[in-house]
Amino acid sequence: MQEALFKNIIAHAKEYGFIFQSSEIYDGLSAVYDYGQNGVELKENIKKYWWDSLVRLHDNIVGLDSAIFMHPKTWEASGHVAAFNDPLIDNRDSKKRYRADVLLEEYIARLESRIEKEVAKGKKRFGDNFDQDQFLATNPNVLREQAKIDKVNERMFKALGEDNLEELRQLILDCDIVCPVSGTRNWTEVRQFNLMFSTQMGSTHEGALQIFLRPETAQGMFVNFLNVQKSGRMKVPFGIAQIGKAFRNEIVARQFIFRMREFEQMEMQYFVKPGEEMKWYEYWKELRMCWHRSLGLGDEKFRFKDHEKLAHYANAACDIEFLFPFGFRELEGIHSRTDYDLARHEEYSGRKLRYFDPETNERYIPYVVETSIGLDRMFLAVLSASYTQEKLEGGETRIVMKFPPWLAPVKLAVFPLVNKDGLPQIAQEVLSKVRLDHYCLYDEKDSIGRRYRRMDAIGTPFCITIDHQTKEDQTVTLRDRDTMLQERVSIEELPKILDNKLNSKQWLQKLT
RNA sequence: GCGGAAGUAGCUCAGUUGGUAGAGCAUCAGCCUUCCAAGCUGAGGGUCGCGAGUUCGAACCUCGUCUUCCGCUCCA
Repeated sequence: MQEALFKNIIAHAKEYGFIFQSSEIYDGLSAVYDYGQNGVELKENIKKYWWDSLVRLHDNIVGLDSAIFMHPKTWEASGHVAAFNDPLIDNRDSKKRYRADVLLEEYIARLESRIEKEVAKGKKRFGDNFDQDQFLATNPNVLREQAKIDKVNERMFKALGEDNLEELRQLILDCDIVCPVSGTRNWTEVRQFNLMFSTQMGSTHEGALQIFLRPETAQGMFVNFLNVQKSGRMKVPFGIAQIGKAFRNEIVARQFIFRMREFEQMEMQYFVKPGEEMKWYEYWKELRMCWHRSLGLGDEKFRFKDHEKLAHYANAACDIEFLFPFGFRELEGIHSRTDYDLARHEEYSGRKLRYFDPETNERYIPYVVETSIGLDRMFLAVLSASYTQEKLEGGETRIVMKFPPWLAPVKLAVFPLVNKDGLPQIAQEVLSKVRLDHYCLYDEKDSIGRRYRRMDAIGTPFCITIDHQTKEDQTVTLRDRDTMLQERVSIEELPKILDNKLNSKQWLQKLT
């Protein structure tokens, strides 16, 4: 039932120019999608609504557009290089993930501690006559453990050197290593995770520098923290907002545009005084939820979910989840990132990233509260919540995209009722009065009913029809997408009426 | 990554034991039309996902590959 609905939404998105698969004529590229003529408008409108709600409504939040390419050290400082270039193994029962080499090293450490115990026993037994070297070389228990250690070390370094992941797994099995959490040996394959895309900068092969496509936009804001703070005379607390592409080489990327390899993030990093981060964390949790609910997609479709295990950089974190056709999934994350990122960048760059607080005369590394939303996921949320199949009197089905008016790709369509009697000319005149304020379409092809349905399918909130009465009293009909009802309005008043109906101001003002 | 299913026109699909592709809708042109899709006439559009093999001959059989969907897995 839900799957069928999701399939319909995907088909509709393609048929009406919202989403196309990338490089479709070459059979497509897995988990990469393009936004079509209506998709790009919707996406831009979502961006604008987000941007306005943060940058325009807050004196202390400013924008940024940092480059996708960043100095490779950025990703060492952020922890991405370390986290994503290791051989990892999962325990199927506890769902915990470990570095394969760390599991083996811990095993070796346990063997070494056994030897130490033997040595302690020996000391106790022989007292002053104890010869440690002699003991280590002759005690059968010690020799047995030492042989194991040497064997494991040898195999491990050989396997790591050759990138032999199967051998690493076999070694873990041979050593009878169990998961510290579940206590079982139910291990997956060992896999080399390399979630960052890389390329070379510099045209000659020898001098080329390996650089990464950013896996998140956040680091661009952290490394520019002082630039923005000083040039903008910002005082803590303040925020930096950014919209931009990020790239992750996901092992499995599926569910349409929910998880893509190239995706767009809308992130805001809020720099606060240490100790005040929980207050701001709660503040942003609430405000971001208000933003989502202001779209009118249905309050029950949004919920909070606290993170059970926190990432290395966070001291509090939660998600705002949305009820997609395939269930509740993460849409936005709100994280209290402490001073982890700025402190690490201080360490790796050797530059001070401190804020001088003029009120207390203190110099400190601010704490960061982050709001991070997947733009493509937001798009999918809006798309799937707006997709409506309506049964009309007479048994027909109408497919309507009930977008919030200010997000709709096309705001207004202008039709002459019939394609004669000078009506098309009047329609063009009306169109010219409003087309610079709103994205409008003109259509004179086919019956008026069919034209209305075409607009329903792409979610156009309003349609204006010029009929014979227009010639007499300068009025047109304004047809509402959701109710299908019409009212007669004068051409003169049209711009004002449309502005009221289509503007997001009234919604944004509630978000202060 | 593993298992299952699918891929023929823009969309939904048909295609008889292998004999060089069809329908409806959509699109375009023209006609007709006083407000909630499918009136009339005509036109365009497909090397049947891609590649190889078997065959006199492949949309159909075999293998490979790509993509999508479903389940498991994964998602710092």
